[in-house]
Amino acid sequence: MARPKQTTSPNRRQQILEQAAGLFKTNGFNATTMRQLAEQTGMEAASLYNHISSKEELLREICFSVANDFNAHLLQLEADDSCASRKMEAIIRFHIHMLLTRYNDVYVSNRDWKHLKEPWLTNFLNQRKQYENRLAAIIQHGIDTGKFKAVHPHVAVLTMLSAVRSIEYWQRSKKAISSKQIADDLVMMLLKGLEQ
Amino acid sequence: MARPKQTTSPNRRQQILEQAAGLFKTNGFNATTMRQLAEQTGMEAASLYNHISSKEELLREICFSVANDFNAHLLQLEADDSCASRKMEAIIRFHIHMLLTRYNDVYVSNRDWKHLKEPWLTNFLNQRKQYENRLAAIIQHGIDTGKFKAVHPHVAVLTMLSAVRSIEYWQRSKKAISSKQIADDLVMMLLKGLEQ
DNA sequence: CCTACCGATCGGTAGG
DNA sequence: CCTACCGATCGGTAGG
Repeated sequence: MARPKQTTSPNRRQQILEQAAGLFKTNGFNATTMRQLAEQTGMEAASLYNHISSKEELLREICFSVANDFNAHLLQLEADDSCASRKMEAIIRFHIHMLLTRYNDVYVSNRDWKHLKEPWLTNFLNQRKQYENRLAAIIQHGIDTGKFKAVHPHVAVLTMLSAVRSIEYWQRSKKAISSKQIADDLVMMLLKGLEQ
Repeated sequence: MARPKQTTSPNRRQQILEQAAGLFKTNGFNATTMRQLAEQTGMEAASLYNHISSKEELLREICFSVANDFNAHLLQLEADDSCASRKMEAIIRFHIHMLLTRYNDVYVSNRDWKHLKEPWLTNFLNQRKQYENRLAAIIQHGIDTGKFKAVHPHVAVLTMLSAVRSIEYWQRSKKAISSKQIADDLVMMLLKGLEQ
């Protein structure tokens, strides 16, 4: 009767986190139950609490892990001295890259952050607002240097961030379009427009 | 002791529907309880069932009401003989108009349709796919007539539909930007691109 | 990691 | 439209 180990393994915790992201993505945070998560990870619901302290903690780790990656990338890009156009392109491509490589996490972070508890909810929203402001600054710089049209920078930021999320809808339909072509089309549309 | 009427008033039903849309938008479908809805409409939870048959029915009416409006507009536009550019502009502007005039309904329909029950879930998804295909056909026509760049039409459709949803983020922050300028900026960015 | 269990809350019904 | 209530289910805990 070989019994599983009782030690709290970081591996096991990681597995739980990944399964949770998948369930949250498919069913939403509220509609996902700890019993579903337990079943997927092959243990009883009560046993999950040996690895985590609450359901919300799972959501929290997903959201802040994603936020950290975006912040780190932007910080690195800001140090760069390329022009506003190249910076915006790099940002668009990084968002697409994140969506493609960490689909569940990004999807959940985008939709379910509302269920974070305080003080994390406020912290998360502040980080997002900061991120948007820094993107707006890049666009403003592009306008000042004559690279971009004189649109309102915040409108441009939110349009880009929203447009990039269209990738979320591609992931599910496995059409025969390479992710590279999708990314190229997106960058072109956003920077050059749809019209010829 | 004047007692409220017991007749099932269509007005009362409409009020419930509107309050429900507001709660669904703010808290999400699952996180909204019938007791919250009852409190907002000034009655007991049990009394709501004199006007509606289930919580999901409320969601259903919201989602299909929005879908009907979009379908009706597209049908009307397809009969028009304007060029692909003008059609796409009209579609973008109509989406913005819907977001501005029926914010709660559109927001909920966009995010919570997953909680529809069968057979309505399948019906809703089929309608949406149809809608996207018809938009893609317009874009394909624009490409064929040399109006549009040779992007993949479905990529363009999903990009537009996503980009237009950025309005969702504007509604909440009452910045001093007129909705007309936001709409103009959005149309320009999507058709002409951000770059000068 | 499991068994046993709990308090809270949910959508909805019965009956008036 | 209300009072009273129910079966189901939830996140989480106690104790081993």
